[in-house]
Amino acid sequence: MHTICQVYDCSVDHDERDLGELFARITQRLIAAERPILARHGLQMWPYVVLARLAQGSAATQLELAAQIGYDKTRLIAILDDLVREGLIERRPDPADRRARNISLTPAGAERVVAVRSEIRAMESEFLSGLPDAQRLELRGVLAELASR
Amino acid sequence: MHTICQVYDCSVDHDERDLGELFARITQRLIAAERPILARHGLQMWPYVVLARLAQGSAATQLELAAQIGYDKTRLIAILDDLVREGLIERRPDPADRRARNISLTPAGAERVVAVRSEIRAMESEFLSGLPDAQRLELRGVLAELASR
DNA sequence: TATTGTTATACTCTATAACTATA
DNA sequence: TATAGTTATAGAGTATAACAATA
Repeated sequence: MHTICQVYDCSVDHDERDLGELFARITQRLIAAERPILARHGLQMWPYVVLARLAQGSAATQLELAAQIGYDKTRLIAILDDLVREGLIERRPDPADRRARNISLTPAGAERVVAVRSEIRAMESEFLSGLPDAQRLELRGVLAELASR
Repeated sequence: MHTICQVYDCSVDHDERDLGELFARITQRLIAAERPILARHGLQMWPYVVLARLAQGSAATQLELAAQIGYDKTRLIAILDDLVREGLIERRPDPADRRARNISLTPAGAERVVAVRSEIRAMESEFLSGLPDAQRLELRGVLAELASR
């Protein structure tokens, strides 16, 4: 059995794992940890993403909402249908443009987000428990920077 | 238009984005950046993950390899078939257990990994270009910690 | 003519079960 | 009886194109 560096000259550190691999693995772990929390509140991942996004402010149109959360506009429709049926969001025709529909949280939807978020925050705190406080704060900053560009 | 914190008491900072969302977005961006690099070398994501893993040492069995990269053993088969056909890996019956097969990189496979990796490292360096060196190194450490637990 | 929301359809990815050959 | 590898199949998830209403 040979590692690649026993066979080839390794001027670059090939053993180091790809950044993408590290991020993918952590993402996978976080999603796995969120799933049971969401399930307890009767939500799946994408419906929650929609609610969480709307909690930052209503969406002018469905197209805009789809772009904001990085999801396909055609698949979004069924998710919005469900959320309307459960009374968590409202879908109203835009008075200015009758093709478009304004999406917003209902009070029940806002309550749901608050409840879920506080549990997710607790999970995240546990997730980062190995890191000292200063490093956690710095990590948040770095992540926000890398995610926004 | 109301944000959730204008309507409800916000003892927790609800505007802060979920850790999962941040990691997911960054992962998405990194994968998007890797895809054209892999394509230039005639590879897709999972075949590359297989090669990259094998570069750290041959796999005793296909089952073990599947577990290491977090992929389904039945879907792995077609990927290994392709990689064998392209001469990038070898699949030999284990002399000790004739049910099992040992998977290892060929010299051509090892070369491919080295070539792809150096381009991925360059992309990553560009990706992190906003961060000072000390913070980059710290980030690597934190990510390795969070990914391994 | 272009755009929003919608539906239908085809395609890919994923999960499960079952089969073979060995142990 | 259990395990490694394989195959087949059913289901979920995803992408694409086309349509009605409105701009």
